[in-house]
Amino acid sequence: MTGEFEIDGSGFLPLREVVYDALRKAILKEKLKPGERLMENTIALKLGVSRTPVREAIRMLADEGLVVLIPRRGAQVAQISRQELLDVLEIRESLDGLAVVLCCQRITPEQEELLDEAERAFRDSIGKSIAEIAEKDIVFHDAIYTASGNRKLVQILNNLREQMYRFRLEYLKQIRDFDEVADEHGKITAAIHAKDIQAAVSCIREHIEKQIETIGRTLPE
Amino acid sequence: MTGEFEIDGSGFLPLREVVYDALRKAILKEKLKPGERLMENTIALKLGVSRTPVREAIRMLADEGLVVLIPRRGAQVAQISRQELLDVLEIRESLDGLAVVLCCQRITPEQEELLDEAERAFRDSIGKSIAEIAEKDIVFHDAIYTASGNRKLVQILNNLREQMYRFRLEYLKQIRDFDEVADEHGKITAAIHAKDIQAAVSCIREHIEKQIETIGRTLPE
DNA sequence: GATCTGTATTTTGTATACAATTATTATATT
DNA sequence: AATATAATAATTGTATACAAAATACAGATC
Repeated sequence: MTGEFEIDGSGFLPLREVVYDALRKAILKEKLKPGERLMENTIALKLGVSRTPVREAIRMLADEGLVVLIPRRGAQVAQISRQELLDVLEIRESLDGLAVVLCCQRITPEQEELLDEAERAFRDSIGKSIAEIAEKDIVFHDAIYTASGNRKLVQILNNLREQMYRFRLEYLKQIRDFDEVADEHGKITAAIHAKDIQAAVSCIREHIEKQIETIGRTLPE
Repeated sequence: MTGEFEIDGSGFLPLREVVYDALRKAILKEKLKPGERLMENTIALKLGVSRTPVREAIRMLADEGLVVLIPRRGAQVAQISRQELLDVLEIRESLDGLAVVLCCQRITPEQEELLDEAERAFRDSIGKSIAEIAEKDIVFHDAIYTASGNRKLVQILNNLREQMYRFRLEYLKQIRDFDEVADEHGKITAAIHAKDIQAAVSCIREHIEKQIETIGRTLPE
């Protein structure tokens, strides 16, 4: 092993990743609006790449649920309905429940520390930007997911979160009292430390149900 | 609207679908063994198509979890470990539970009939080929999933089933008494008809837990 | 005037060609 | 003989070209 220059490092992402990021951001920021068609050629020209990586990026987005593919007709930005969002939350309530159960049974001391850290970080983020609060919230929940010791579960829950992403900022803006959310996080954390499965499950379910309520108010069909 | 002839119907599948089916079957039948590399060129030549549809098919299989993608090094048949399988079953136990809860709350009379039909069909399949039993089992569980009224849930559960597919036949061969399985299906069905959520959930969880046990015995790490 | 049909255009599906990276082999050096 | 290095081959990533299908539009027919 000679010099090991990090030639690549942060630098060379595959083009498909670059295109993916660009499209994803555009969709999340609603620069590409739901229902809008994504034409390979147009996007390729706009980004200065060929159609191939664009195609692959679009398919990645389709897996994530951000775009829908119509055979022989291309792709368009997914029109996520209120119903779909509620469906996702219904599943999250169940799987977040599973996650805390497993978490109580399997969490390691190091993971308990990470969880505490994440909980504090969320509390500290209150008052800062919505984006920052959102990020810390993700970290907190991710700490629980990871501590469940079930990799597939982590993957599914992350995917479900991604599908809600577009509405997340909107949703967070609706929340009046973030301290209340932080308290919920605190209760969940405490229950996990105490290995109190019952308490942990009911706390997390309540946590999600509040989200369902808020969504219900925010997005009237 | 004139005649509505189903001209297409069975006919023209996109090549990527053809390749996908071919590879999928090969993996499930273990003609392509876990760990084996999938080289685009080789497959393309073998199937008489170009690399483009092969690439897309491989990526579809990656979504399904049947192959893993290694950047700049191609794909290989996924090596599903005992742990992964148990992880999947852990999630299924939770989500099948959610499915029957929702099913009790939302099932329509027509769906109740379909459920009964599926339950009978499974019972009738006992003694026939393992493949047939497997198929009827899928139909039964699918009837429950569909009746949950949560599309995303149906999609996730189908995906989880697909990930177990390779082990399914092996697993079914282990089962001594299919009548017992049929009885479990019967209890679940009855609980759903009675809208007895508690009974339905405990029946389905027990049903899955038996699978976990069997897998535990079948695949010793 | 409405509808059908044929043509032109756009767009996706597929094939192929080229570039960049990784794996392999052979050679040289110690 | 073992290791390092250089040359070569194999393989993925990307671009481009061509084919087939879908769409849009214009003109013809009733």
